[in-house]
Amino acid sequence: MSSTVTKALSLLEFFSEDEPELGLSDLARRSGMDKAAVHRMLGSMAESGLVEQQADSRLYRLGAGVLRLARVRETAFPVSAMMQPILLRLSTETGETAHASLISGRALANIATCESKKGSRVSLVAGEVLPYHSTASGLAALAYADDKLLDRVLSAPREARTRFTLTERDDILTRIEVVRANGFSESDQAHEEDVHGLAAPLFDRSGRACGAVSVSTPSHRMTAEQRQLSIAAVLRAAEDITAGLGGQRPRGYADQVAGLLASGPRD
Amino acid sequence: MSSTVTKALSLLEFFSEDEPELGLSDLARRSGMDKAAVHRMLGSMAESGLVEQQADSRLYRLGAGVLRLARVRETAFPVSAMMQPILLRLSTETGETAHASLISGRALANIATCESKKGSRVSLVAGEVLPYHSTASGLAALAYADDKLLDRVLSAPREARTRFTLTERDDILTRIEVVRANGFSESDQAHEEDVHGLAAPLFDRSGRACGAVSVSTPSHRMTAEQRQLSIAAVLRAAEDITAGLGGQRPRGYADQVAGLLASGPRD
DNA sequence: CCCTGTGGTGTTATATTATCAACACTGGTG
DNA sequence: CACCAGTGTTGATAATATAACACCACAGGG
Repeated sequence: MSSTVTKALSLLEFFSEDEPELGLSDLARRSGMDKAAVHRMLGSMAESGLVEQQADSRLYRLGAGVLRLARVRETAFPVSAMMQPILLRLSTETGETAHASLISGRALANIATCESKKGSRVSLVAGEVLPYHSTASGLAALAYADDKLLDRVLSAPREARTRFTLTERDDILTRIEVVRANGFSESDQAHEEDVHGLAAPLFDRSGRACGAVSVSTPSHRMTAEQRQLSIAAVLRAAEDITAGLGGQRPRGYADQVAGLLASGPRD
Repeated sequence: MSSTVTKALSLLEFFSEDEPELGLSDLARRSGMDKAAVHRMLGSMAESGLVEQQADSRLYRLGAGVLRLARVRETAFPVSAMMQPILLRLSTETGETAHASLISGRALANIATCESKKGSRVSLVAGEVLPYHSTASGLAALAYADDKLLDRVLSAPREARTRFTLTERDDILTRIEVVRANGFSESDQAHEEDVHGLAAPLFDRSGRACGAVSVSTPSHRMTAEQRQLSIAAVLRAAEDITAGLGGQRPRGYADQVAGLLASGPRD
C-alpha cells in the first residue's frame, strides 16, 4: 500500500505526452511527498534507467530503460503490434478515433490508438492513464474483470472529471450491471467534455477481462445510426483482439454478443 | 546504492526475450534476495503495472505499464523511430546486423536493432542489457561519456563473458585511450564468441556520449576490406543519429572522424 | 508417502527511510 | 544591487517500513 517502491513508481504517472519533463520540486508538490524523498527515489530510478536527468536543465524524464523493457515485453508478447491493424479497421469502419487499453495495476493503461482522419476528431493523449470509473473502457474492463479489482476501485477515491462522472458507489454498481446486461459499455462525457465512448471488454486465457477496446466519438456526432454501427464494430474488434491475445471469452458472452449483432441493423 | 527501489527494479533485469516469465523462487534465487522481500517488491511493482502475475501459473512477467511508459517517452522523444531507418541503411551497407543502444543508468540499453539478411548472421537478444566493459558499444559510450560513469564502471565488478573480455582496470583504461585515439571502438569476441563489434559513440546536446551505434559481424567474415567499409558506415550512422537526437559532437571529434574517412579506402 | 519444489504469510529486530532543516545557486524584481 | 522566491541538493535525527527467519499449504515426482 504505502511501500517505498509503490511511492517511487507513482512518480512515473506524472510524466505525460504534454509534460514529458518535470522538475524535482514539481514532482514533490504533485505527489505530496517530501522533496528529499522524491530526490532519492528519482536517483534510484535513474540508476535503473527508468528515468534520466537532463544534465543542463536538471529536469527529469522517462529514461531509455522503459524503451528496453517495452521491447522485451513486446518481443515476447506482441500485443501492440497485433492490436494496431484491428484498431485501424475499427477507426476506418466508424470514422472515429479508436484505442485499446490493458489493465495495468490500479489503472487502465492506454496501449495503442488509431486516430480518426476527420478534421474534427477525438484526440487522446498517448499513454494516458485511464480511470476505471470515468471511462467507457474502464467500465467495460471492470464489469468483466476479477471481482477484487472492482472492490479495490470502489474503495479508492474517485475523481469527478466532469459533471457526468459517476463517483457514487451505488451508481457505479448499477452501471456495471447495465454493462453486463449489454455486453458493452457506453459513457457520454464522463471523462472528457463532448466525448462519447463505446467500449467492449478484452479477455485473457482465464476468461477474465484484461482490458478494453473503445471508440471515441464527438458527442454531437453520435446519432442512433452511428451508435449501432459503432457497437457492432467495437464488439468485432474486441473479439479479434481477444483472439489475438490467445484469450477466451467467458461462457455466455459470445452468444450474448452474437444475438446483439443479429438483432441490430447490420445483417 | 542499496535502496529498496533499486533492489526492486533490479528484478526487471532478469526478464528477457528468452525468459519472459519468471517465478518467485527463481527471481529470489537469481537476485540473491529473500523470497518474502521479492514477493513484496513484485507486489508493489504489480500495483504500478510494471509487472503482472499470470493468474494460473503464478508466474510474473513485464506488465502493460512498461508499454504505456515507452509510448509516453517515444511520443515526446521519438528516438527509436528515428534510429530505425538509419540502422536499416547501416545494415544494408555492411550486410551485417546493426543495433543502437543508449546509456541507461548503470548499463547500456539496447533500444533498436536491424538484423542482417544473410543466413549466417549475428542475432542479438531484443532489449538486452549490455555491459560497458565487454562490448564495442559499451566501450565507445564509456570513452566519451561523463567521467563519473567511467569511475562507476571501474569500481564495479566486471564479468568475464569470454576469454577475451577485458576485466582488469588498467586494460580497460588503455583500451579507452585507443578508442579515443580512433574515434570508434572495436572489440573481437569480448562479449560473445565469434562476434566482432565495431561501434561509434552517440552524443547529446551537451557533447557527452549518451549511447552508441554498432555493427556486429561474424568474426570469420571480418576482412580488412569489410572492416574499412564498416568503420565508415558506422561513423556515418552515428553522425546521423546524433543529429537526429539533437546532439552535438564534441570539439575535435568531427574533424578527427572526417580525417579518418578521407584517408580510408573509401573516397 | 516421503521429499523437494513451489508461492505465500506472518512476526520481530534492524536498517532504511521520512522528515526537517539548512545549503548553494539561479533568475527575476523592486 | 540586494532582495526574494524559486530551484536542486545534502545532512542530521526520529520514525517506520523493511529484511530475515521460520513457517504454512500445495503440487508433483520418485
